[in-house]
Amino acid sequence: MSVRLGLLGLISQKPRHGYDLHHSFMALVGGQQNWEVKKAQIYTTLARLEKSGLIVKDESLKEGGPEKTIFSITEKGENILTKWLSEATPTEHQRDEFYLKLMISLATSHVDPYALMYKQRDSLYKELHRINVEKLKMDKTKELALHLLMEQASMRIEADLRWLDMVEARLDEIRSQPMPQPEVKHRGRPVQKKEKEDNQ
Amino acid sequence: MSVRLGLLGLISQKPRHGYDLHHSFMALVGGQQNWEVKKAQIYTTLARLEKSGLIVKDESLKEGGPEKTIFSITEKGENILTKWLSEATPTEHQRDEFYLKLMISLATSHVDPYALMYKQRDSLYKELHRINVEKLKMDKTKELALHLLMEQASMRIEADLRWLDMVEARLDEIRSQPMPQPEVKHRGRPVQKKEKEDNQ
DNA sequence: GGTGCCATGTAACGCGTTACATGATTAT
DNA sequence: ATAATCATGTAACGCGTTACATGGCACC
Repeated sequence: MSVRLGLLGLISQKPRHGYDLHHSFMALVGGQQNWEVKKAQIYTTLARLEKSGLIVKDESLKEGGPEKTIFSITEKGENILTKWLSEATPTEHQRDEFYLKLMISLATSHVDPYALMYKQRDSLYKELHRINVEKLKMDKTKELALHLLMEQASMRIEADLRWLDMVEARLDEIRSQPMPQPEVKHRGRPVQKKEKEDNQ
Repeated sequence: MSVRLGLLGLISQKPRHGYDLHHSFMALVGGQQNWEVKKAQIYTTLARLEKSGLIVKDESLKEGGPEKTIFSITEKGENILTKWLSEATPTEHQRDEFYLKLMISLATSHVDPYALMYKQRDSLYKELHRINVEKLKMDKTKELALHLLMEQASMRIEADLRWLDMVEARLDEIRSQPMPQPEVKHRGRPVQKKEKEDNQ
């Protein structure tokens, strides 16, 4: 989800090495609880950024201490970064795995769709609670940004919960429906009726 | 986002071939407007499902017509599918690219964070409008499921819009703050002070 | 003869994950 | 000593995308 550009942004702030970037990124997005990024991803992403010419190894900044590989942003990198920053961020509010699961459960009767919904609601409430506890633990004066991130998560989860209520209210209606047929519409040929020589 | 399991579900309903799956999946998730799936993905995913032993080629179902490769679900596939269906779907409400962009814009001053927010709000409103127009075009009696999916999208976008208002209201406060420092905390060593031989 | 749908793929790449692997420095 | 932290990677794989490539059949 564009860790790539995030790292590029941090490097544009000042030249950095992988370990630093890992810490800084985690600080920015709230680490474990919110948005985890593995160290391996940092290094693979750095390699890819370098390959694309958006960053370069900066030997000049070497210090006596432990081995570091410090990267600086390039002209090209600055351009890409500025472009990213000045564009609206596309949302993916319509790709929902739960919806898919629900549809498949309705179509195949492997599991009870109601059970599915209850489980989902339960899980959303737990997540909401976890976030609220986390928010209370935070120092609001020092972590305003992270607080906002969690506020967003809460609001989204609440929206999903309201939606679930709506879905439940309409489930009976949906089930008595012919259903948005998971069925191919053979328009031209009526499902291969062996138009060549049939049986004579 | 687990097209993989979705396809497996459709195959479990009845043996199917790639082209069929493409149509059926699109019908389920609302194609272009909502959740696009490329044909190439169908075929690569089928290959991977087969490799994992969740589906098998079903030669017995061949018909005279055009070349088809029909797949059936295996025992193992049924197990995986049932497991997926009976688990709650994890959400990713905390991984937000816009938040990241905003943080980077605040940290680097490449672009004005307010401009960023206005652009984002604008884009969200446009998306909301697009969805509402789409909803009006739909036959609600026949596409109840898709209608629900779009309802969900609306609700999520509205949540994001409310959040944006909140962020804007707090932006000044955030800016006057020391900021959740995208800065490494060198705990042990105080940033490589060249403890060896300095300059004598 | 052309358009459009039916039907199937492959190669290469981007992003992310898991698991593996190594070694230096610092604080106790 | 030894645990924690600092520091860097690689190999392999999963999922998804882009671009490329092919060919049959039906309808007009």
